[in-house]
Amino acid sequence: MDLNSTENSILQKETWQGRIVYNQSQKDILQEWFKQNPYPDRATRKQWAKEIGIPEAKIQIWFKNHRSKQRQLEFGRSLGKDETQGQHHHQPWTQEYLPKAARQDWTSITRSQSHVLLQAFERNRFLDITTRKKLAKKTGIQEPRIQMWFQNQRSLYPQQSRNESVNSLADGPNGRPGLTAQQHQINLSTPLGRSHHFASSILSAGQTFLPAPLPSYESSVPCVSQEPSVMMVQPMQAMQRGENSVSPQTLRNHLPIPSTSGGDLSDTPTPFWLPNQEKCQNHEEQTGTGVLQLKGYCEPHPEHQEDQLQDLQQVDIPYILQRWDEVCQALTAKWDPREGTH
DNA sequence: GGGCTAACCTAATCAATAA
DNA sequence: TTATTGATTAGGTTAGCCC
Repeated sequence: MDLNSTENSILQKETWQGRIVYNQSQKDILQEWFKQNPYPDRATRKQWAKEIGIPEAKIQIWFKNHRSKQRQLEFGRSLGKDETQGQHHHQPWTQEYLPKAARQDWTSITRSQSHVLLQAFERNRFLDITTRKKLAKKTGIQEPRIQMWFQNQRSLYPQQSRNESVNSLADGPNGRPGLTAQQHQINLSTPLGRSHHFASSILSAGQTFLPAPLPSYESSVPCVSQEPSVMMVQPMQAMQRGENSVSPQTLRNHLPIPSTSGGDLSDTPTPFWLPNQEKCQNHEEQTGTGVLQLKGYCEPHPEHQEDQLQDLQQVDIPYILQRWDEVCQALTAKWDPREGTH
């Protein structure tokens, strides 16, 4: 475990969801089911969830915990047995990964959903229950999937060295750090777990990033802001604040653009998120939700600060993305790849 | 206070999908 | 074919509930 126990303790307090106490009949049923099949597939879990009124994800957790418990019991029993037999009692609870059919349906997270999640992740690598619920509602993704996404993201981007900030791209001059991708790469001092492909796959030779400011508490996206529960700073993040480095996932938000060799985009209203070409072409994505009027979207103004502190619930990311598409198209139309200028 | 256990974490890995 | 990323697991920890 990466965190020391104190940090972890505080962390879990902040992310702890209210504990459910299952009643005896529910426990009895679960135990009975466990006897029949300690590794229920998704369809089975779903069906059982319906039958006893416990969310499928909770059933999954219960089974996981119960397998652990059974292993411990078996281990205790095996220790108590005659050791001269020299046989290790095989755990009936171990299983290789589930076959394809048993796995959860593949959840395709769209670009706009991913953006919402990434924003939340940039602010806080650990979900509290309130934020999780809000994100679920906002994105239409189930809570357990969101939790999974955050777990995978943390795994994908292991905690930067404790001197590094997850939210630091906007820390540069004028909130626009000028590091190139190569410089970013050098700054990535922590071995990248799942992201070991990152540097070679994302960066291609001869390309230079033109980083755009990311959403942060201070800048860029007036309406995308932080609600109090999300503002809670995790211990690790508190340590990280104020450092000038960049997280890998931050880089994911940036489009590699051929170097403009002196071309200055500084007077262009730089978007908070540079989409790729596909994004520019794909306008229909995820616009099913009602559109929110973005008051003062381009005009940060004192009297709008209240609006700027709207919580995630009220932010219409698809709308923002749609607006961005327009900006992107305009930029694309103006940009001449041969000259690298507008 | 201690045991039990739901809920959370990381790490390793598999597998679906996109490029 | 390879890279990316969502899903599942084990192993471990934390903290709420109950006796």
